[in-house]
Amino acid sequence: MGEKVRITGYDVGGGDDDEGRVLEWEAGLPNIDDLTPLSQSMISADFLSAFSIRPEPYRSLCDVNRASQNTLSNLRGESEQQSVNKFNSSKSFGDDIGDEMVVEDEETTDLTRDASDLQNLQRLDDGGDGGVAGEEIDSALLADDPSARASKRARLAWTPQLHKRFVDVVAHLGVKNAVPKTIMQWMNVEGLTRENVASHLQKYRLYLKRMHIQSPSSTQVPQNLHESGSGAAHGHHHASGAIPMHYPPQMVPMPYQSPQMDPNSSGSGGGGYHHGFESHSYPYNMTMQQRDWSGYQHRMTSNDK
DNA sequence: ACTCTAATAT
DNA sequence: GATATTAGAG
Repeated sequence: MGEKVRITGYDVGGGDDDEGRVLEWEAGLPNIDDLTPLSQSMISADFLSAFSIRPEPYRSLCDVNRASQNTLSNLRGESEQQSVNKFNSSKSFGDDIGDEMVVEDEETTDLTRDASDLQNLQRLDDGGDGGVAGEEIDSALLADDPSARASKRARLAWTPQLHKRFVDVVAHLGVKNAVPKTIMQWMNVEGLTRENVASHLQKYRLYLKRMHIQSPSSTQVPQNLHESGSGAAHGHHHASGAIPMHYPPQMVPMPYQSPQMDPNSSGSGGGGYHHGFESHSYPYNMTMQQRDWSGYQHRMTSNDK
């Protein structure tokens, strides 16, 4: 914990030619003592109050270290994928999506956990900001003792943001490719498991089924097809039926060392997320507030009459 | 090894 | 009620 964060401790496949320049650049960096510790707020207290800004949650040095490691991991991952990512320039996907994972905290409810919303935010969209990722989910997993691993994950809460992302991905993939594993990969949400997605997908499909069975005429089918932001960009479906979304799946963003799935073991089949151009386009593109689509259950269980 | 569906458990 | 987990078949 006492060790300093080494930003320069890795190389991005750099050539030996750049060595000198890197050293030069490194030499020009401010001394470690000149820098404001990341664990310390950069905004003064009165400034915060003047603008009624909530102070950032306290972060221990441990948190900071972990965050920077995540950043490095992300950077590394990106560099490995640059060949695939050439069209990744804009983040049209994550524009307004605050990826949020809320976890039911059971007994271990402590931390700086007031009722505020923006606590465990996880943004893997742009690995650029190196933001402090939500470290709450894994607290159980990589808890101090690595041997206490493999315990049960915290229950996943499908926040509207998360659901939005799910829907977007499903819409993009199209019916044919929208299977749990693929969806999970494209969502690229730290800590999200295939089971999580599968379970959610199952429910989502039931919802869609209901929407289709009901005669498209009457009924209160939310026809609001205007989507805020990137969402339901449909207009004209290509032959693929999948809505365009340049957002390649990021293999192993490695949030925390996920016990399963390491890039090597993906073996023969490997990634396997080719881009099949087919499938139909479903009205996957609906803006759904939780109510809009959780309401289907009532209709469902209580016999549509 | 994954997916799907339904049923059941937490 | 929302998610997770399991079973059983494909």
